[in-house]
Amino acid sequence: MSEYDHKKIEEKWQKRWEEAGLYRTEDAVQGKENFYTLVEFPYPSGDLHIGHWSAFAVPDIFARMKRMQGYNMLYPIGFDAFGLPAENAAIKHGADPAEWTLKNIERMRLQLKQMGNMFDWDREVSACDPSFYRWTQWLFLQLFNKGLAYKKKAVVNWDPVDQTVLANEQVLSDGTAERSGAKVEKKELSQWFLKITEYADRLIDDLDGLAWPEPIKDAQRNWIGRNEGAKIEFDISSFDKKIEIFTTRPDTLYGATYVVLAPEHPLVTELAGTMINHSEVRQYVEAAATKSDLERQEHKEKTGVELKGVKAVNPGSKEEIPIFIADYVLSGYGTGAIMAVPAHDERDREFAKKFNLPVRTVVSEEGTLVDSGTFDGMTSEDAKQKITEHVGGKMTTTYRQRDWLISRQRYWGTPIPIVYDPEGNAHAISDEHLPWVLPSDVDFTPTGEAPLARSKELKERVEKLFGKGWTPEVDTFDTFVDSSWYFLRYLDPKNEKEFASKELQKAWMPVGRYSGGAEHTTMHILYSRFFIKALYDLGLVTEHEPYTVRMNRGLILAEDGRKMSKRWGNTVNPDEQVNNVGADSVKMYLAFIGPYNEVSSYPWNTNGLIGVRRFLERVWILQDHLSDDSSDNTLGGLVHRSIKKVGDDVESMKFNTSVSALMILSNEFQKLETVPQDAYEIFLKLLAPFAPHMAEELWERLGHTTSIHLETWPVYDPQLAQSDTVAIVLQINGKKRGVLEIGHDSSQEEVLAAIQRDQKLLKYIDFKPKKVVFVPNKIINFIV
RNA sequence: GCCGAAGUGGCGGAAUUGGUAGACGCGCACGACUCAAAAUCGUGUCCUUUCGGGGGUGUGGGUUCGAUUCCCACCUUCGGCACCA
Repeated sequence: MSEYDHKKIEEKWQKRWEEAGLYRTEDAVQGKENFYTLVEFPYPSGDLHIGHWSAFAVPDIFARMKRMQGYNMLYPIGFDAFGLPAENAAIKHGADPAEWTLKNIERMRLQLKQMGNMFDWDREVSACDPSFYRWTQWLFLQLFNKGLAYKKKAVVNWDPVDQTVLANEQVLSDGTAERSGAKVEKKELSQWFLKITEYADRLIDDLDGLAWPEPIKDAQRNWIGRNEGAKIEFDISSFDKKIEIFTTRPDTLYGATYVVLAPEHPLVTELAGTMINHSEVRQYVEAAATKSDLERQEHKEKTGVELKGVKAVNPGSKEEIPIFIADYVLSGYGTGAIMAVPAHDERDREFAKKFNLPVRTVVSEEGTLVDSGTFDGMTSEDAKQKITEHVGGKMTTTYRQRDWLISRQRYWGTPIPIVYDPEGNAHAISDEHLPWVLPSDVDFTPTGEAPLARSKELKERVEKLFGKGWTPEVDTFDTFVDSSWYFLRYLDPKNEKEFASKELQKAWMPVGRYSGGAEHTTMHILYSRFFIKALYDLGLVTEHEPYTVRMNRGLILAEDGRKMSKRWGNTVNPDEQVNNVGADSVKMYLAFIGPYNEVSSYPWNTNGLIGVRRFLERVWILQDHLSDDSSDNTLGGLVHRSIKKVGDDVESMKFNTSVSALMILSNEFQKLETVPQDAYEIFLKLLAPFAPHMAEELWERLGHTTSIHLETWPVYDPQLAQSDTVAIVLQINGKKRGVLEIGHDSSQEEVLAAIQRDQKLLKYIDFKPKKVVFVPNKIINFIV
């Protein structure tokens, strides 16, 4: 017997598999159903870290088992190669982003191959490759042509560290940037948006039909933030304009004792001539404009200014009420104006108190209306609709979510395929000019101004193609645009005529299982759902939802329980671990560390890794203790129970308990004098997805000449999976008193008879029970 | 404040159409092998005990013959949203 030399074995099989094209995936295989398992493609920002192993090596277990179960499995990989992390790293190392990225991809590809996953490398895609980004550009233009992409001047989030705008989704609730950690500022800029808000309802409603974990769906619902309410118009006395407000409580209309506009509300300027404290108002508006959202929230005291000399009319009570501007009302939500009901809204109450405004209670404690004209006595719920109708308002829905800001003032991204005529009108760049290539004659140091503006080549290219005075769009796409469709390119990576043929989309989509990081729930996952819906409406894709099942995985922490970080010096280097114990051990340990499909965090434990390595060594040694005898009785139904347990748990991605089941079976093998070869072969097949190299090596040593990964997954016999005997618990008043081994499905009489025969158990029932609770195969409980 | 998830040994975790709590692994202890150590193998390992038992799954109640599992209230931690009208 030789030693378990993981290096030799893993190198050998990775080479052989590649030569044999073992993991090349055909688009169709006779008699097999296609199944698409997806993992998020990585940023090529440097070395592989242990998180990559958890993200890619562990779901490979699922893909491999499904393959053995007879599915034609697609498990592809690529690189999310555009974007800030790569660019920032390149700048830090004084390198060109393109060179830097390509070098990293090369390095990471080698590291990824050491995992021994069943990736089909022929399908590798890279977002920074012109053959990929021409389709990112093309798809964007389809949206542009349908009016789903637009450029607009708006107050946007500005990241002063990364020197670019950010989407709302990329700003954390504490007002810092998700990536750089910088305090986000506000800036008014002209930017490109995608109309994700137009899809808000469908993005929420279609969640109901998805078999995803509920918490992920809830997070998306929260983010979109649908809110039912009413829009109601308030007249302005002696001015021919109305103030439209949004409220979720139209039933409290009679309690509205003032109106508040956001400082940015257009009426503020229009009313300038009418109000008498014009300069005071302007001062407030200007002050508000410089404040970030975070700063607005920081001061606890409400501030505001009354527009003196103008009044609004409450359409319910017809009373004249004052108009204020205050920064506690946000311009981007609802209509940017509210009716203030201090009696029934905490914020309004606070404001009213400070400005000494009247408080009028209009809903009694029982929930019926008071002091509300003809509506008195009506329930609050009924009144919502009735009052809205009465004053000519309309019931409406608003959303927290804003349109998706996709342009960035950075270099390393897909160029936005737009040019401007001399009048400044945006035009799509026609297909013949795609890919619209990223220029290379650019100093890409971030300055806040888009680096492409400095490209002479780009400027000349545009003038040459479109005429004098024409200018290029100089912003690039955020990398989330690339990742909104990358999974479609895997299906047809070499197609030069289409981003992915309909035929292949039909063959593979939707993705059957998508596993990734929880941080993408309200970013990538939401964006890509929108993208696919929009493309579906354009007739370009075959599905209106991209993922049948999405699962978020947990986080691997450092051994000290903190996040792994170079700063703490607590990182675990996967290369080192693979060198020490092998890829199979690292993969299997990460599978064993905890339930994969739960968003939790698991501290790395090198001793735990060694434990898994020990397990594999014991499996290795078993090869010298085989016998030709088949169906050894001592194993009973354990082999069949193991097939069931491992299969069920891998299916639901509970890899930790499936590893445990393999360990139990192997432990039983070890207790035997010799292990029956047929049982051992079944065990190797169960092990194959978890430790593909070792299982393959042992399989070959048994004399097989074809790959174990082409074997079919063992099928268990439900009869044999049951053990011959069951343990029945003997309870007195619900307290455990003993255990009785007895045949399957024994009747109560048989169990009682068995107790009579057992001296130890008999002593517990030397009385006449009031009642006997008998649950077949489980318990017998005597009530005294 | 709203929405959601979770609290189980020294540690990661297992067990839920209610039926032996702590599988599997780590750690620890003891033993075998060894001059010795490491490795390996074996045994033990929730607490407590007068060895009959008694207690125990965040806390307090409840339902039940029986609750980690179901119900009520509370505490703690984590995640999403948040001056969103």
